[in-house]
Amino acid sequence: MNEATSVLGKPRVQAEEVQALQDTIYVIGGKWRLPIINSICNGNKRFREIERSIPGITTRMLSKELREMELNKLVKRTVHPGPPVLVEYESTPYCKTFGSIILEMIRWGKEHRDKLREE
Amino acid sequence: MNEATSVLGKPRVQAEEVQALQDTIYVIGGKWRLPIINSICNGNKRFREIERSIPGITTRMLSKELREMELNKLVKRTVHPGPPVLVEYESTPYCKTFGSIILEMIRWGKEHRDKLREE
DNA sequence: GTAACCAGTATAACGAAGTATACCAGATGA
DNA sequence: TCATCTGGTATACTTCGTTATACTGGTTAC
Repeated sequence: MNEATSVLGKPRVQAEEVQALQDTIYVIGGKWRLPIINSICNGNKRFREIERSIPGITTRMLSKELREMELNKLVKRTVHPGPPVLVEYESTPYCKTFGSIILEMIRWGKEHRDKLREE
Repeated sequence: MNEATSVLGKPRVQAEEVQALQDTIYVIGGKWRLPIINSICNGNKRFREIERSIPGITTRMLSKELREMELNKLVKRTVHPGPPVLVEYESTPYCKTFGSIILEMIRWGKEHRDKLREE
């Protein structure tokens, strides 16, 4: 990296962008965050419903992730006192900001699978 | 999930989409994959150059990831016999298919940072 | 009455991901 | 000559994400 490119601004932009990328990865990192967000944004509200909608997830992981996501205002948890007691999870506006990332990833995953089938 | 919704096709689509999402997460999962892809797609070619462009990464992790990514045809590694010996990493067309995901994530990270600054 | 659903918690353990630190041989520059 | 660059490897260690399994107390359906 020499002065010329630095003056042109590229390295600064590059540094900013890699930081933005790493921030995002930090927030949605892990195996389960995005599938959970996706599930809730798709209208799944109940614990077992969300659990069933995500192949491979365990009760423990879902519980742990939902707890963190509630703390971070990614989901809203409401208890409807019964009986029977019902618990509802809802997506917040903040949660919905991940929409386009999720859509891109779904798109990539589908195309990837299509290509594997072609071969 | 009852028969009515099943007939309407939603659950099948949902199942397909969550699978696509999980596939994608599997491929680009981890802390370093996307930053490395991004760096190489930005034109960084040399090992140390890539290393310096990604804050926090260690030599070991970069080495390990690049090795895997070469096996998976995500990058092309070329050795120019010297002296001095030079090694170049290049992005493959496959690697570039992650472009839109990365762009969305950079966009999200920037907006996120803007909002934090506002508060 | 017993089986299955709800919304989880408890405990233990595994293993991959990641970190820290040092080191290598060869080339380059002051 | 000594430091610094190159492209990594080696070793040891830690963390924590994830899995597995079991269990709870209350509710509803057959």
